[in-house]
Amino acid sequence: MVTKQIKPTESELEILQVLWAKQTATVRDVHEILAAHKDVGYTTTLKLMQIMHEKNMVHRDESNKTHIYTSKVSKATTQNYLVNKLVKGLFNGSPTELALNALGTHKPTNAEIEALEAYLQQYK
Amino acid sequence: MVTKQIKPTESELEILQVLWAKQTATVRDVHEILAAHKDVGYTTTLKLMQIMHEKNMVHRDESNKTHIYTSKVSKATTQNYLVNKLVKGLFNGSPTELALNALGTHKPTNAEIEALEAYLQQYK
DNA sequence: TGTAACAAACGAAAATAATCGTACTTTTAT
DNA sequence: ATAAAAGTACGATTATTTTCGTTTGTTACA
Repeated sequence: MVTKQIKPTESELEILQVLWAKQTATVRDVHEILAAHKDVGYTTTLKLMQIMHEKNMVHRDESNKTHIYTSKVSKATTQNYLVNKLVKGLFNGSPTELALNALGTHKPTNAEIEALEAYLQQYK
Repeated sequence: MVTKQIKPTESELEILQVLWAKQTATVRDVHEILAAHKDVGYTTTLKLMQIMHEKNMVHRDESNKTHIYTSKVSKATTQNYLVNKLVKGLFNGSPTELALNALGTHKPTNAEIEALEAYLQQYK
């Protein structure tokens, strides 16, 4: 099997964000961060994380009463997956089209300019 | 009200694709294109398009028996919306990060290179 | 003119996602 | 030692999305 692709739901993605940022987190950790932004109950977050565990999206250390979660899907993989989906679906399959759209009128920092130039350099 | 943002679902997006491409289409038109890729019944597509009409996402010309649909949300708007969501959600709010990721190892065409250079030129 | 093909409307079911209350267990602090 | 606090498990409910069968009307044509 070709490594089943994960398709996180909206809520799962929010939780993954936290796990990626903190590396490791308890349900309470995650919940407190989410609750700062939106109105949601603790058991909702708990349940979602339990489901994610069932789905094998996260690892759970159960050696202590308070379980400790870690993401099993990397941020990079998820980014690539979602970027690809968007490219295929809405940008005629052209990554550059998406890139240009994303850049839009946004003013890049110097570091960003350099990164883009480095990219272009490869193809000159 | 600040122009309620449309949040097309996965299926709605597929339909919008077709409408954007063909400009104008009947349910059958849309359905035939979708059915080429996935297994779905005609009435499913019909219902979805009816719902989209209720939601005011599409315009429907009912002057003939066979209705003719047109998208009311522009592709550009939807692209921007989804790109933004992705940027905020997964790329630290940095459009450039998303752009670089999208570009990845993809080999750009000359036109694409020029477009990127034109973009950079603005900030030199 | 009758019947097959085609279209829309509609309702309801199935599938998926999100929410939370309640029960039970373990830990902590009085 | 007991009570409050903090955790997990679990079931049920609600909301949303997707699916499609059935009915009804209209058109094409044999």
